[in-house]
Amino acid sequence: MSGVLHVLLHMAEVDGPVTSETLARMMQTNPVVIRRVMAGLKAAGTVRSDKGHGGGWTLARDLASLTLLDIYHGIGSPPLFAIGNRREAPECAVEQAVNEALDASLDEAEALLLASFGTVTLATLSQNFHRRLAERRAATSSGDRHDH
Amino acid sequence: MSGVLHVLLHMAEVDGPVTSETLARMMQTNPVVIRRVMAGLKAAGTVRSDKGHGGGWTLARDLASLTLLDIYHGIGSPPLFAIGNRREAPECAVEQAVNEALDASLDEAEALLLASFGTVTLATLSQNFHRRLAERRAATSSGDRHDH
DNA sequence: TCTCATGTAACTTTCAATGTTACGAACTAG
DNA sequence: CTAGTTCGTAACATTGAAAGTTACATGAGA
Ligand code: FES
Ligand code: FES
Repeated sequence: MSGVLHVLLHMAEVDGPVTSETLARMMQTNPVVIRRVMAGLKAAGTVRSDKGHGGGWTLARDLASLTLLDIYHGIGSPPLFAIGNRREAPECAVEQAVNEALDASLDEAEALLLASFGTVTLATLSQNFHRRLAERRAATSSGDRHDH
Repeated sequence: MSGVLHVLLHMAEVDGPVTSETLARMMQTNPVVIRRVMAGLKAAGTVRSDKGHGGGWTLARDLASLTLLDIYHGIGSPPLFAIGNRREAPECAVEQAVNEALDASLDEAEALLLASFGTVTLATLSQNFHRRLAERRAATSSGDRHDH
């Protein structure tokens, strides 16, 4: 999640397509890992990929129309919580009671979290990024690009 | 978390102390694993342990006075979310913007979740367990003990 | 004193996430 | 058409954290 958002913000800073190779260097990882995680976003229509010369990854939608919730679903809606239930279909009454109680709390928290995700757009993230950049530039009076 | 609650409910069903060995068999795991996880609860005053003959683990507090929040803190307040931030102290402005946005949502959800945990007592869990047991007994008309 | 049980360190096993290699398919420049 | 580039994906390798295991010391009863 965190990594994907980072990648998307990078893509937003460049006008042309960006290759998996370039993105991988930025994220200090492997091009295949980039492709793997982008696959879901491509299927969701969030990004576009082109092969051959001048190819690479492009944002297919406007930053303002993309929420964290879109991204979360785009990467396959992975489990949100680290403390899940031990067994999926327990016959045991103890397990059932424990699961029922935990699920009640977890489901409530999950609903709030996803709703919260739905209110945050990538445009907001990008604005925050540029604000930080401006503040940093003002503070250090150095060049006009960030270091990496 | 789920496993610890299961253990505690088992202890609530027995009057005397229960050994790590017995609990481990119930949970299909190793006695040392039981002791490891109980260590925090003991330090928190939730359970008591006695060595030697007739020793083992005992609940030190009333079920009604124990909430899921107590248990959560007792086991060391582990990370709740599976989708955390990649780096703790990022110098990079992109990471900072991403972390800020995610943390805002996650902190909100975490607060709700912990508050929710605070409202659920182990007594409630135990009651739910016995209710399920009664329902099951009524449905099957079999003996008066659950199977495992 | 002998047995039982916890406390804990050290080691091993397991398993999922991540990283890597390899190669095929699609695309473009020339 | 050919060569170079890039994605798509399967297969394999590496890594790291969680769980399991072994071993032994400590404390408490019988
Ligand atoms: S396994 Fe513990 S009561 Fe069912
Ligand atoms: S590492 Fe991507 S902008 Fe800093």
